Amino acid sequence: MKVPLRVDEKASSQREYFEVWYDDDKHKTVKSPVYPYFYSKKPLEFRNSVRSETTAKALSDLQETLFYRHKFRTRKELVQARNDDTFEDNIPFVIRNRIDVPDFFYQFKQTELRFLFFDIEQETTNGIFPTYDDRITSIAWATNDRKVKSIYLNKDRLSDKTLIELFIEQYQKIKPHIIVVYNKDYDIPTLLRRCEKNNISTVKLSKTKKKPYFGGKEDYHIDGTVIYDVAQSAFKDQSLNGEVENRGLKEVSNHFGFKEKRAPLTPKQMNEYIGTKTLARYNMDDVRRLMLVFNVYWPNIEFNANDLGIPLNFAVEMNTSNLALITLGDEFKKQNIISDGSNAQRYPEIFQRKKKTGEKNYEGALVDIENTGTVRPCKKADYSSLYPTIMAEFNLSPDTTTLITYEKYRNKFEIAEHDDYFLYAVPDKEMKKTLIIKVLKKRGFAANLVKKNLDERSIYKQRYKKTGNLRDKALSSNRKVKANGGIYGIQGSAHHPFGFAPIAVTTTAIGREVMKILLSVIRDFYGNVIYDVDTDGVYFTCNPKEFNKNRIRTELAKRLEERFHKKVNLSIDFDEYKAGYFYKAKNYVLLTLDDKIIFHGNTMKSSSKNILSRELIFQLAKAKLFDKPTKPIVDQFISLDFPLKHFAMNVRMGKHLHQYKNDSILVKRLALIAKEELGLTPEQGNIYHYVKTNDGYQLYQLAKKEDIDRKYYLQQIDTILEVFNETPQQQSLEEWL
DNA sequence: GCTATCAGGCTACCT
DNA sequence: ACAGGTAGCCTGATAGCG
Repeated sequence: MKVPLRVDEKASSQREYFEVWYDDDKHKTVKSPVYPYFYSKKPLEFRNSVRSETTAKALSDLQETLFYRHKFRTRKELVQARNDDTFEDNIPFVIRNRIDVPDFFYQFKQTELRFLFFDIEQETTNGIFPTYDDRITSIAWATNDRKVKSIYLNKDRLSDKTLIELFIEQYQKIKPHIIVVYNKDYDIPTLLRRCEKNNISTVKLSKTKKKPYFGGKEDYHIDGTVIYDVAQSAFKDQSLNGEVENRGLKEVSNHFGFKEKRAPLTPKQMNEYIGTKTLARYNMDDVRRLMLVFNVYWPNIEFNANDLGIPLNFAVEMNTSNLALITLGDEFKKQNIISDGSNAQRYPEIFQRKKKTGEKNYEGALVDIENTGTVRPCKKADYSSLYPTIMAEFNLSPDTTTLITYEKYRNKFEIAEHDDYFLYAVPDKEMKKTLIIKVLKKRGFAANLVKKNLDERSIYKQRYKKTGNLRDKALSSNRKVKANGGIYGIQGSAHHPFGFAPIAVTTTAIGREVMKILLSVIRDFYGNVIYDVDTDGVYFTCNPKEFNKNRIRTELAKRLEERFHKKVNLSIDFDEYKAGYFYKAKNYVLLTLDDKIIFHGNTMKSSSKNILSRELIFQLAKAKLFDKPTKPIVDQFISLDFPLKHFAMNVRMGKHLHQYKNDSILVKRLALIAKEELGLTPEQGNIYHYVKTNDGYQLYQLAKKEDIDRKYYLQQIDTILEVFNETPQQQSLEEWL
């Protein structure tokens, strides 16, 4: 590595420091190269602050402007001082230092990286999912040599204390820099809480005297160690969309070619096999799967850390906002631009107007379903990197794009070309206005930056296809991420200092137009064959003999050029499926060429559904796609002859308890029952399993099979039958009952 | 007093 | 705190009906 393992912000009352972890477990506290600061246009006075003057272009109008720079001793003092007249006052301090002193973190190198890949298995005593009261039954791990080891609980041993102690002994020998897990929200807290329950000090896992702790911006902190959750990378990976049935370790590792020697265990088997080699082997296989998926994503993270000059812990936790601060921050510095307010402040007509509930700041993508039902074969055409490419191709950049005025809404995107600029009339149904946007022909810096990243990306992508070199793959992914989230992504953000709303509004509007053009080509070639349309892609069907990708591409390019008065470098890719079943917008099922069924949308795959519904959906979808009869399935399900577990639905507590607007919200009621009856503290992120009984809703743990509201569940089955266009059963059934 | 309908609040999902 | 767009479930208010 060219950068440190991790950097943590530390402050005294007098100034800011960084605790930097680098080389072999060395850590030292260094002064931050820059002090916390923000800007203002007015000559403000603050306590504990030093003021200086500088001229720069203001982001709002690109005019040379006098700015006052206010320097503080600590972040805390800055936070206390900032107000509506201050700018660039919410940039994370490590990122601020990285933008201002790009080489700073390169001074501290973590040359060696010791990894600990690990996975734990737990007993499940409530039949649903293990809790912190359940024993750990097996721990498997590996280090840099990738040899997998395990410790598992003896059959006749009731406590997991010795097991955990043995593992921690190994841990202390390994002294890992990076802990690699799949779902850190499970493995890390489970290990820590089981330590606590067994009176084992968790300090043993730390590189200092400080105990690992929960909370803060990275959820779980262990001093001197970086936790890398491979699942987070898998969830972010858009290239898995439509390729895997879910983002669990099994599916994802199989997708990347894990060679399965043993069938995975069911939760029931995991309980039955406690104290056997079978469970330990299963556990070890999961570590092998983990390492395989790790190999796919880790190179990108290491690459990004080195490329951006940020500590590894920041690269692991990187979000769109911070990435944009770095990529655009470097460019703003070159251009001598200072942000004089967030999008919300610079464009109050867009962000601060009175909005009804559900009304958005501006109009987004084109989404539609034109036909429903089973379709065979099924094709998809989609634009690659649609929004960033539009930004690059249409030269959308803060220094070229100006919102001239608002006009009355008319549902028509119009273009007028002038000598050195284009004028676009951009309709927006959320604002109920048409925005007149002027875009200079002189190349803009942000558009160029996107273009540079997209161009490089396609070179590396081609090269990777040819050579299979993983460095090319990492480079390709790095440039895509930079273009997508790092530059385009934040343009519509209300609070990001570098967002530029006219770019976002124009980009989505052009996106809708180019999508309409693609739809027109398909319709003109093949007729009324369009099913689902979403943002940059369209599902359709056509006679295999008439399907001609190049003909579509050629016609599309021609129509794009006519419409926009210039060559537009937007390209489309194609995907092919054996069949599809389309229900509503964003809700459909696909059958891949290798007979995998892929579910899309809330109706089809919501994790909150009960096993009963999920299983019925799966079987009906299978029957539809393989053209098999559905009657036997229906007959089986309407008996409702299933264990209680199959009726349990679940809901996640998305907010803190006090944030709920009224007491009748189901998840809040369940959380309070769980607190009262089971002593479970209501916490954001908790998942509650519940069933519908004749008296209302009840926690699964407290419900009995005979209390089940049969009518409710029969209705649930009917709803699913209607989704698949099957005749509802309930009426006849009720008569029969 | 019952049922149907709708808006509001929430979660989950898609691009 | 990257965004907007769609769908479904539940509750409570209200309208319509007998």
